[in-house]
This record gives sequence, structure tokens and C-alpha cells, in this order.
Amino acid sequence: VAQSADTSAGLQGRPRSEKARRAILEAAIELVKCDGFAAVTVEAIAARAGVSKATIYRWWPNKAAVVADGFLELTAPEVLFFMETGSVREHLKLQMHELARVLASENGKLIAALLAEGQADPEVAKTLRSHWISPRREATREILRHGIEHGELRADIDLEATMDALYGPIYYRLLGGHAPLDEHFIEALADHVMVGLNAPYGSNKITPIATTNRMKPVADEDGNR
Amino acid sequence: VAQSADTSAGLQGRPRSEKARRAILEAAIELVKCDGFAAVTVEAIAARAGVSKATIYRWWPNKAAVVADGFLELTAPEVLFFMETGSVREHLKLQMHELARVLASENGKLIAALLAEGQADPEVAKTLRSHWISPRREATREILRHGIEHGELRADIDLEATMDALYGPIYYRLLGGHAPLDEHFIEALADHVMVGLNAPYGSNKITPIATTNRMKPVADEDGNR
Amino acid sequence: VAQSADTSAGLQGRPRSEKARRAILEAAIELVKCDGFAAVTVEAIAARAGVSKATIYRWWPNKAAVVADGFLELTAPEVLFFMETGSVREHLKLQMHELARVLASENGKLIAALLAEGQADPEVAKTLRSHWISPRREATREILRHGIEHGELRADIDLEATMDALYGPIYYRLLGGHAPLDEHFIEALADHVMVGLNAPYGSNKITPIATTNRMKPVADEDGNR
Amino acid sequence: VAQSADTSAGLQGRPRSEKARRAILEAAIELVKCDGFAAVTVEAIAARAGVSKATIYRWWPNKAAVVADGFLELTAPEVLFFMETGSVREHLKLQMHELARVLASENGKLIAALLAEGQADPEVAKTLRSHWISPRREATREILRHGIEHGELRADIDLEATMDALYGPIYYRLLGGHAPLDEHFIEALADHVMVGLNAPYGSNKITPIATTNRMKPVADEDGNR
DNA sequence: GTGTAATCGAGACGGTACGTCTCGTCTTCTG
DNA sequence: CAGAAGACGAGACGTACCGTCTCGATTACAC
Repeated sequence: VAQSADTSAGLQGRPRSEKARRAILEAAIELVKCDGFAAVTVEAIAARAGVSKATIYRWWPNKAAVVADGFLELTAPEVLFFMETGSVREHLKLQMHELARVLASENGKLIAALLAEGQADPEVAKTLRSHWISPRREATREILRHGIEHGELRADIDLEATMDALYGPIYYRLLGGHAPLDEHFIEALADHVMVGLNAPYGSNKITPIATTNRMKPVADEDGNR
Repeated sequence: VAQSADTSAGLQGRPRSEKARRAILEAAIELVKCDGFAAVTVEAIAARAGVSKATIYRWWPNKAAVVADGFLELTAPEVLFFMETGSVREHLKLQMHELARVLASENGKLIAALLAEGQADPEVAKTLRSHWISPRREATREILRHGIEHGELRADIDLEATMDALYGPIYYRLLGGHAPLDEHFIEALADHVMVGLNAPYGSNKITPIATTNRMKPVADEDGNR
Repeated sequence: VAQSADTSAGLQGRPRSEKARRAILEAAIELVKCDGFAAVTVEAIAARAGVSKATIYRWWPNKAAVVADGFLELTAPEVLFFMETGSVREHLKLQMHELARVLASENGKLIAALLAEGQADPEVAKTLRSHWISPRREATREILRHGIEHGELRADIDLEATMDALYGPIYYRLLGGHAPLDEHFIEALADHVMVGLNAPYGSNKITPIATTNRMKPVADEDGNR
Repeated sequence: VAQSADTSAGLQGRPRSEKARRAILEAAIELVKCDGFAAVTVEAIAARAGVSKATIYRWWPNKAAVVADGFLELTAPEVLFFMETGSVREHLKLQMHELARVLASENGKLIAALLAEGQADPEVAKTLRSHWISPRREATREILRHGIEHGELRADIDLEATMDALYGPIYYRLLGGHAPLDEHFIEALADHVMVGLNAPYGSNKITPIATTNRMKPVADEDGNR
């Protein structure tokens, strides 16, 4: 979110203080976790970080950018990499569980706040997309491609829509708050959406999950893009 | 959202001005649509409505409540009533299209803003849930039940998770902004998630969906709000 | 300095709080007298007055205006009115002593600060001229006219230049700080400049002072405007 | 004003850059003349001089000191040397005209600003006194002494008060801004205060001033700074 | 009709945080 | 090692809204 923080930009002058930068990000995250995003002030961040307000505004345009950077740098969990050893379906399910676990934790409120802020601040939205949403989608996209190549998944699925089908409901519960983000939900959701990923009836490479999912793949219509 | 606005409370004194109330709600909605939720101030609403700030604060606790009320009263689209003529699946798909259409319109920004505000303001979240999300879920729930009863849908689905699977991805695209909310997406999504609703192969009441959809029209209606 | 503080302007709305106004002016003056003009902050004035910063900025454009108003309202000494009983010369001398006394007191620093601020802020300069300098000059102008009419003073003096000759040296010592503003100085100064006011030799209405001043009016050249 | 700028102090290391020093002073003066003292920043001076802020702060304690130094070095007009050819009175009058001319010029604003700053910053006040006010007073003092010695002026005048009487009104108009600093004013003023310098009527060495001024030319010169 | 009581407009108020600005110091690299 | 470049801590600036309050003027019901 910061203006790419090109530390080596000037080649001259006092270099940016890495200490101050970390102190700011840490203070921001701690305060958000403690008081909630809306209650956090740039002035409070500065005070807690032992830093001047001007130093914050020199590198970030506003509070949300600081928090976004802090979250991404300090607490954003790593993207799960696909292990060749498991089935694609199992891996996708695992990822859904993992996402739900993160969103149900303390960090969930933070992501929710950033998504919310993103509705008003395009810059925050962009950061969140490029550093949180997109990497995860890219990883999932690869897995889906892998599954398709190996015949584990139908070849005609719409990759983008599929990813929304997998993760969208989880974010929906996070933001809507109409129902809990628990493991039972993820199980039910995964069971539901996995069906749509089944390789067509008669495929010879069905993994365990495929059989688990009722064994009897439906032969319905499906679309992709 | 307003404190139930018990107009007849006092039995005495000047009654609440309905004109002012409408002017406020309309001004709020217009401003949000024009400038975005975050840029709207109570003072601006008051000015545009030709109303005193105190009058707003007398009836609503804050800006978000005004906007929420305004949205619900002035622009919240009606829940689709279930038509006897279509199949359950078709109806669900239709609802998904309708929701996407609304969220992709000008009102989508408004709902996104309210959902965002709801992350910080529980009252707004509650209002949105009880007046926007829940009625729609209730309607869908009924349809799903109907589909199950008539054998058009699997009997073992998790109703709540299913509704999240149907609508969650749509909200996800609205709020994430990572991909467009167009008809193509809804088609792909619907095709995907509908598979998970299939009655299991060999069910004795329902033929494979493709044919079923025409053979067994549901006879039910539903509405709310 | 305030925008004429037209309290009765609106005829509508909450009337301006006279209490707050006085608290602000008093706080400003106290702080200036305590810490000096340069060290005073609008925030400090607000804090001491128990008032919001916005309230100060609503009525005054800046710190100097507040202090100027406060000084003029709370501590500016009254203009000395001319008593018919004394001689014009005595009265002028009295006024010079009085001015020196004020400028040598605590208020002198205040006036010096305001005059200084006036160099950068035309509004302050204007206020000071219209509320401090001009009234005193006007009073003196009347006295000089009186003296001329009664033959106590020469008729061909330049009134404006005369007033500068009377008071300018006093302000000069105040601001230059090169010599003390004591009574001895005023005596010497008055003796010096009074000579130039003498009615021409032979005037039949010389007051005691005129005789004191060496009795022998010089017959030199003089100009006026 | 600078901390004696002992260029030769170190005996070792890179000597102070005279170029930078001049650039700073010139930039300061230009900026003050262009934007006014209050609007000038140390950063702006540094930028315009192509110099680092630290270099300025290494040699001057603050902005006012830089401007004061710049003024004294670059624009302070020379003290008028006393010409043997004129009378003391004429010379004094000439000096008054000259002072008024300078103060009415662009430099007048600068001197006014420095006098103003001197009210808050004793260091500036001291510099101004020692480099601007005092040398001129010293020169005038000599002239007055000369005039007394030669019987052109009264012997019982208070030298200090006299100088305030001569120049104070000029500074007063400069700072008060209540009337213009034009030649007419100086003429009137000089005529007025010169009367107080007259040797008493009947003095045995001097004829009435009007004639004296040509009869007894002073033989003296004076300079300073 | 005449109270009585609540609403309305206008707008001042105490607060709080904003984002900007300048100060004077410091830290690093370059010439 | 002086100097440029420029980041830094400090803290005041003036602005913008917040949500509350005080007014006087305006309704409409109750008597």
C-alpha cells in the first residue's frame, strides 16, 4: 500500500528507518486487534510506535493502508502449496478449512475490516486483491488445472467461477455474520461444491474424495468460461 | 433502525413530520449514490433535506442507520415470489440472476457500503441481516424445502450451507471486486452449485434433473417482508 | 478583529455564548502575559478557556486576532479626555507620560507583540490602528486643535506630523529597546518637542508651560500640511 | 548573528564554503523581499540556495538570524558620512530624509520584519541594535556633539532623547502604518523637532538658525560600521 | 379559542482526529 | 570531513464532522 517503499530510491540522504517502519506496522496491528479497526487512530498508532505522525503520512496515505501493510507483512498466513501426494479434492477442502480457520480467528475481523474499507478506498481494495485474494486464487487455479490435467476434475469447469464457489461462501459468512464459520459448515459446503468438480461419470481416475462424495456422479449440465 | 419511531407515542404535542422523514431518507440515499457512503456526512444530509441536524439525530442514532433505513424503505427490491410454473432449480437460478443484477446496479454499491459499515457497527449489521439477508434466505429456505419434499433436490443437503453456496459467491465478487458480476458468471456458478443439489442417482421419485426440471413443476409460493 | 461579532446577526439558532467569548479572551491575555506572545498556542488558549478550538476559529481568524481583541477589551487603558482646566501643553505631556507608563508596564510587551504581528498580518495591523492608535490620535488631534484655537499653540503646525513627533519616540524606544522608557526620557522628550508647538512670540495667551519652555519662542521656519 | 562564524577555527578539515554562505544569505533576502518574512521557511532558503538545511543550522541558530545577517551584509545602506559643507541641521534633516527613503523602500519591510521578530527573539533584537540602530545613533551623536560644540545647537539637550525625537517618528510611521512615510512628512517633522535644537535666543555665538546654517559650516566627518 | 407539549429550523458548542506544515536534529552517502 | 539529501520526533496548525445543546417559531391535539 505504501508507495512501493522504494527504500533505495534516493541513493542519497538518510535512508528510511526500518525500525520505525516495523514499529508502526506492529503498533497498527496490535491496536486493531485490541480495539478494532474503526477505533484505531493514526495518532494512536504514532504514539504507540513512538513515532511522529508525519513519518506515518510520509509512507502511507491513511490508516487503512498502514493496517493493510501490517496485516500482510506480519500476520497474513502463507499460501498453502499443493502437495503432489494428496488428492486435489482433499487439498481444496484443506484450503477451505484453513481459510475458515483464519477468518474465524482474530485475523478474520481484520480482513473483514480491510474488505470493508476497500469498499470506500480503492487503494486498499487493490492491495487486498493483489496481496491476499489474488495469490490464493492463483494457487487454487494451479491446483484446479492440475486436477483437470490428471483427470481428477471435470475439464469443462469455469476456473474463476469455481474459485468463487469454493471461497465465496466462506467470506459471505464472515461478512454477513448470519451463520457461524465452523468446521461443520466447511464440511457441508465442501461436500456440496465438490460435486460440481467431479470428473464425468466413467472417469477412471477418481480419487478417494470423489468416491466419498456419494460415488455416483450426477450427469447434469455444467458451464464454464 | 430508528427507535421504532413510535409516532403516536406522545398523544400530545406536535406530531413527527412525515415530510422531514422522507426528505432525510431520500437525501441520504441520493448522496450515497452520488458520492459514496464514506463521503456522506450527516450535515450534508441535513442540508440537502432542508432539515436540522438535530432532527436527524432525534430519530436515528447515526449516519449508517439513516442510510440503512433509506435503503430498506426506498430501494430494497422485493424478494422474488416463487412462481408455480417453474422448477425449483430454475427458480433458484433466477434468484441468483436477480441478486446479481441488483448488486451490479447502483444499489450494489449501497449494499456493499452497508455490509462494510456493518463490520464496524453491529446495529447496521443487524438491520441488514434482519431486513435484507434473512428475508431472502427464508424465502430460499422454503424453496429448498419444497424441492426436497418433492424429490427434486437431495434430502441430505445442509440448507444453510446451501444458501451460502448459492449466494455467497455473488457477494464475494461484489465485495472482492476481483471479477465481474455478470450473467456469464451467474450461469457458470449456478451450473456448478446446482449439481450439488441433485437428488441422488436412482432416487425413486425424480428422474435425472435435466428431465425432472420440466416434469415436476413445484406448486408453491413464497414471499416476505 | 472578530468578524464584528454580530451576535444578533442570525436572529435564529443558538446564540453565541458570551461566557465562552470572555473565557477565550481572558485565557489568551493571561497566557500572553505569562508566557509571551510567541509561546502562546491557540490550543493552549482553548484548553485554558475550557473551550473547543473550533469555537475560537469560528470567531477569530488566528491567535493574533484573539490576543488583539482580548487586549483591547480587557486591558487597553481608556483614552485620556482633555480637561478644560489644564493647559494644552500640560495635558499633552501628561498623555506622553501616561503612554510611556503603559508601554513600560506588562502591557507594553503585549502591544509590542501586536505591533510586531501587525507587520505580517494586515488584519492585526488594522485592528491595532483602528482601536488603539487612531482613537488616541483623534483625542490628541482635538487637543491640538483646541490649543491652536485658543492661541496656545502655533496655528501652522502639521497635526499629523506633530502627533508622530509626540508619540513616535516613545514607541521607538519600546520597540528598539536601545534605551529605557523612563520618566526622565519623557521629560526630556516633551521639553524638546513642545518647543516646536509654541505659539509665535508675542502671542498673548501663553499658558504656564509655554513660559516654562524658556519663555523665548524661537522664530524659525516651520511647515505643516 | 551567526556564532561568530569562526571560519579559521578548525585549522583542519574542509574549510567553510564561502559560496554556500553567500548563497544562503542571498536566498534568504530574496525570499523575504518576495514573500515576506513570515512566509519564508528555512527549507525554502535551503532549496533556493541549493544548500542543505543542516548547513544553515550549522552556522545560524534560526531563520531570523539568517535574514538579519543577510540584511546587514547585503542591503544595509551605509551610514551617511558627514559632509563638511553643510550645517549640522541640514545634515540631520538629510539623514532623516535618507532614513525615510530607505524605510519606505523594499528594505523597509525587511527592517520592520526584523524589528518585529526582535520583539520575540532577543538575539535578533540585539543584532539589529548593534548593527543597525547603534551605528546610526553613534554617528548622529557625534554630529549633535559637534553642533553643540560649535554653538549651532543648544548645549542642554538630552542627546539620547534628541535622537529618539529625530528618528522615532519615522519608525513609528513605518511600523504603525497610520500615515505615509513621504518627504512631506519628513519636512514637517524636521521643521518641528529642529526648533527644539535651537540654541537659545540671544546666544552669543550663533545667529538665528536660518542664517547660521550657512555661516558656520561644521568641519567634521563621521562614519561607522 | 387557548393552553400545552412536542417538533422543527438554525446554528453554536465541546470534542476528537484529521492530514499538513515547519522546526531543528539525525544519519547516510558523495565529492 | 564538509556538505547534499532527506528521514526523523515533536508538536501546532486550521479544518471537518461528530453528536449535543439552546434558541425562537411552528404545529396539532386537548381542554
